Parts: sequence; C-alpha cells; structure tokens
Amino acid sequence: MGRVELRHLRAAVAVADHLHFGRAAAELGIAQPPLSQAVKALERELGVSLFDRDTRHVRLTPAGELFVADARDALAMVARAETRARSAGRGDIGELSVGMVGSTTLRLLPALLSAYRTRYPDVVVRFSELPTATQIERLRAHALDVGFVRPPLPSPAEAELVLLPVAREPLLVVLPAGHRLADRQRLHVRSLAGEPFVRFPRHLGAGLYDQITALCRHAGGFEPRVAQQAIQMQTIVGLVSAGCGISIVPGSVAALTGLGAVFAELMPAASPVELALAVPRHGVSPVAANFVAVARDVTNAPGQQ
Amino acid sequence: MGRVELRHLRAAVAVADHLHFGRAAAELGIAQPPLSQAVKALERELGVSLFDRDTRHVRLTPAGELFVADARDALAMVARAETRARSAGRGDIGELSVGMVGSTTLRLLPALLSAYRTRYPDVVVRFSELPTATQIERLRAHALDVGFVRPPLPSPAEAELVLLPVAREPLLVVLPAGHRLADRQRLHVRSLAGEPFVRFPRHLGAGLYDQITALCRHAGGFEPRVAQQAIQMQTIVGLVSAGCGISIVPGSVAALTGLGAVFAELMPAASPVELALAVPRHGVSPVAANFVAVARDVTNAPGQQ
DNA sequence: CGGTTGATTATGCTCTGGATGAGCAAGAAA
DNA sequence: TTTCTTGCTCATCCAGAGCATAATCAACCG
Repeated sequence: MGRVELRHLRAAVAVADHLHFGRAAAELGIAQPPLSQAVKALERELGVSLFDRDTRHVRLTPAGELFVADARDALAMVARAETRARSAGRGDIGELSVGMVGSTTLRLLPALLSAYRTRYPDVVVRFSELPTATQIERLRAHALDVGFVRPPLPSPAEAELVLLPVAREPLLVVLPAGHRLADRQRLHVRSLAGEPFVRFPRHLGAGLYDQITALCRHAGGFEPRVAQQAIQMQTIVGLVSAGCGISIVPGSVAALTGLGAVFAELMPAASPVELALAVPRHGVSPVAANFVAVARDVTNAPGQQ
Repeated sequence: MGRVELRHLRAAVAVADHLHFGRAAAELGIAQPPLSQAVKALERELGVSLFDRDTRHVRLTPAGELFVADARDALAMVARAETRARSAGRGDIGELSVGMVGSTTLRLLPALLSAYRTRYPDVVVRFSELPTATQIERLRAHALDVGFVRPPLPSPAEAELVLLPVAREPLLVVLPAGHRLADRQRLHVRSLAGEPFVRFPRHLGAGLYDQITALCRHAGGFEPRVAQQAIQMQTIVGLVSAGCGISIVPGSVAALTGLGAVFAELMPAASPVELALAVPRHGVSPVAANFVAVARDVTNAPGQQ
C-alpha cells in the first residue's frame, strides 16, 4: 500500500502541463521511465487512469482533469506552508506580545512602534500595560515575548532574563495645582518631608519604589508616608490633582498635563530612573529578536537618550 | 537538496497532535527514531525549528504553529484530490455529453434522465439534440460521450462504436388535419403514392431515411417525392400541418399533438424503427459507462419496449 | 541516587525510486 | 510500401532513502 506522495502530484502536474512524458521528465530533472512508473503507480493507487496515452499522444482523462486541478492546489498549499514557515523563521511574520510599564507609553512607544511596523508589517503586535513584577511572571510563562520594565529586577528573574537599557529619565515631583510649593521650578527633597505620598505598590515594581524611598531617606532625611497606592500613572497623577498627596514619578509622566497637576525638578539631582527591555535569555523567537533589534536601533539613534 | 514530501507533513502534524514523538510515531506506524529524523530533516530544509523540545516536553514554536496549520490544509487537499479522482473513476462525479435524435426527447428522455440523476446527482449532464450523422462525428471527436441514434450506422462508424438497442417504435403517417385521408385510423402505404413528402435529409441520418424509402418502394410500389426537408421533428410536423406534404415518422413523434397534424398507422405493418445508444468502443469514461448501464436498466424495465 | 520516560545518535538493512538500455507501436518520410 | 524517428513502456541494475534495532543521554520521580 504505497501512499500518495508529493512526487506523484508533481509528476501528474508536470505531465498535464506538457502533455508529453519526455518534456515533463526533463522539467522534473529525471528520466522518462521513472516518470512513467510514478504516474502508473499513482494511477494504480487511485484506481483511475489519469491520462489517455497511445504511443503518440497524451491526453487528460476527466478524472485526470479533476485530480490535476486539485493537485495544483495542494502543491500550492505546500509551497505556502514552506514560505510561511521560513518567514516565521526570519521573524517576518507572526505575533508578538509586548509588555510595558505605564510611562513607556508616553514617549518611547510611538517612535518604536512606528519603526517596527514599517519594517515588519506582517507581525501582529499586542501591547499590554503591566507593572514590572507582572511582566516578569508573564515573560516566564511565555505569555509575553518582551517587556519594558524598571530595573533592577529580583535576582531569580535576572537569571532568566536579559535587560537592555533603553532610556534614562530624571525623577520629577508631582504636586496638586494649589499646593504651597506649586509655584517652584525645582524643589529640594527635604522640603517634601511630612507630605503624604501617592505611591506605586512595591510588590509590583520594587525598582522605582526603592529608588524613591532611598532618595527621601538619604537626600531628604525622612521616611515617605504612603497615603494612597495606585498602579497606573494616570491614576497617580489624578490622585495628586485631587489633593490626596504628592508623588515622585519618571520624567516622561510630565506629558500627562491638563489633569490639574504641576511638575517640578528635584534639587539634589537624583540619579535618573532606568527603563529597560527585558527579554528571555533563551528561546527567543525570531519575531521577538527582531523587535529587540529595532528597539535597540531606535533608542541608540542620535537625539534619543 | 531533499524536497519536502508528504511524509514530512504527516510527521509534523502527528507530532503536533500528540506533542509526543513516541505516540506520534505509533500513529504513523513507524518507530521514534525515524520520526525524529524526519522532523529534523524538515526543520533543516525549512531553516526553522518547528518544535521546542527539551528531553521531556514538546512544544510548537510560532513557526511550527503556522506550518502545521498549513500542513493540515495541504494534507486535506491531497485527500480531496484522491477521493475526487476515485469518485471520477467510479463515475460518481464529472460531466457527460449526451446526443440524441429529435424523437428521443419525447418518451425516453424524461424517464432516463430522472433515473440517472437520482443515482448520480453529482454528474453534470448536457443534452444536445443532433441528427445521427452529426452525433457520429462528435462521438469520434470525443465532443460527445454517448448518443441516441437511429441505426444502421455507416460501416466505418460501426468499427468505432457499439450500438445498444434501447427502443423500437412503429412508423406512423403524419397528415395535415384537412387532408383527404385524415379521417383514417390506419392507411395502406399504397394510398400515399404521389403525395409530396416532408423528409429528414438523408446525409444526416440514412437509417430512418432508407427504411422509409424501402417501405414506399416495396410495399407501396412508388418512389416518395421529396417536397421539403427538415432536420427537427417539430419542424417536420409543423410543415405537414402547414400543408407542405405528408411524412412518415417514428411513433413517439405522435406525442407532438396540437400542431394541427393527425397520425395514422401504416397498414402493411412496417418493421419498427430502432433507437439505439451509440457508445465508443474504446476509452469510455466511467461516467459514460454508468449512463449506459442506467439506460439499459430503464429500457429493459417491464412496461418499456 | 538508581529507575523510568523519552528524545537523539549510531549503525545496519531493506526496498524504493531512479538510470540505463531494450522493446514496440505509430506516425513521417522516402 | 519500407524505413526512420518519436516517444511511451518494460526489464534490469544500482545507490540512497527510510526504517528498525540498539546504544546514548537528559530529565523527572521515588
């Protein structure tokens, strides 16, 4: 019971194309006898003769017409499977899940997305705004391909992920418009002592949290008092505007104007907060690898920092 | 350069189905090692790894997802090609061109067509009303698969065609309604001497023509005088109605009432005229063969003659 | 730390699939 | 006609593909 193989389909199609075993065999790069045998084997397997051939002429039977038409479709489908798999291998096609902390949206994303989509229009990109800790979980679970996170990462995560720094931003103070310090361009950390803080919960992103705490402690000499917690930058700025407290946020958040909050620089210039692209150390799909490459290009371009 | 073959597609699909090389190999009826090799060869050919496999688990890569989905489609198309070719081989599917002399339409066709279409609903049947001589040409040119003709056939045609008698009908005289003999139920051939005849042209169907001529000559003792020629039964009866002459036609033509013509039996009962199904002696498609079988069944059924 | 599961590597064998050459039928040319 | 050419098929032979068996190695499990 010899199964039908693609060589049989290719043989039938070639013979149908040329209506001539010799030329068909030449096209296939084999001699006539094997081609005759292949066609005959196919016909025996199908129980139908596909070609009427006297010693002089070759003609398709009705069954042959049907079969060859179907065979062409099948061969096209196989070719499609091959090319699409190769494309996927090159990262030209596929899907990509990108995670990002809230502030990424504001500055970096538009430029990056536009560059990537220009270069890889056939990749479906899905963005999710998630805190760093959640992204680490999902990267580990392969629910996310890459993620924009705030370093540093907890050490177990460092083992599985590679971090590529993509941006550094200064920290800014956010105050409600009517606050007593709201008219200052720059503020000393010490002047924030005693203020109620709106903060991002530590368990979802220790990097930025600890950096701010250390800043208050060492440059300000006080322990920040947490009045409210929120996990989205819009919410934090909104709570500040509503008078629930003040906050310290990455510089890109200053793009969130019009909410009734004002931003001021920090006086002993705090070390800038980092944004990094986290990528699994192993098993990165070509699609994700290409995205990383584009991200690197965009962030290294002159005029970006 | 090993081309992709269906065995590779079957292997990839089986592994994707089970996510387990052992079970996949069992399903394919081979051992694990060859399956591993087949998958690896495929991956090498495509330049992409389709499966992520540590020694414990097997998982599809994104490229694998795409490829396996396409491979399923391709395999389905091959299966479709096979089944349709087999169907065509059994005559269950395809096209059929049937020729017929005019009078066939009236009696035989409805019963035959209904029986055939019930049994073979997926065959597209095309009927053409053609004189015997034209049918012979087209049968020879394979423009017609089978044809209902009036025997006998010219001897060169006999060599290539097989004739199956399917009906015998008596000959009837057709007269215009106002004719002097129009009130008779049966007429002696002799009484038609001198009448102008509307005839079917001999070169398009010698069988019936010669039979009528011989009848007039031997039983009537006269030579029929041709006043008009026509190649369709409706036209012949119409010309008779219009007073252009009389005619002798197969019995089934009597179904053409309402044209102002009357029919009468012939007195020295003429040997009935035959209707036969002509089929090429060689290279008959299964579809045509099935039609012949149904035709034989229908015409041999009790109540038919 | 063995035991088990399960994929890969290594090796040998079988049988398929292709090449080569002979056979043969049908049209073309002489 | 006879002969030549064309072109599919049959027969034989050989290389390599593809499968099996056995060995190897890695990870989970008790």
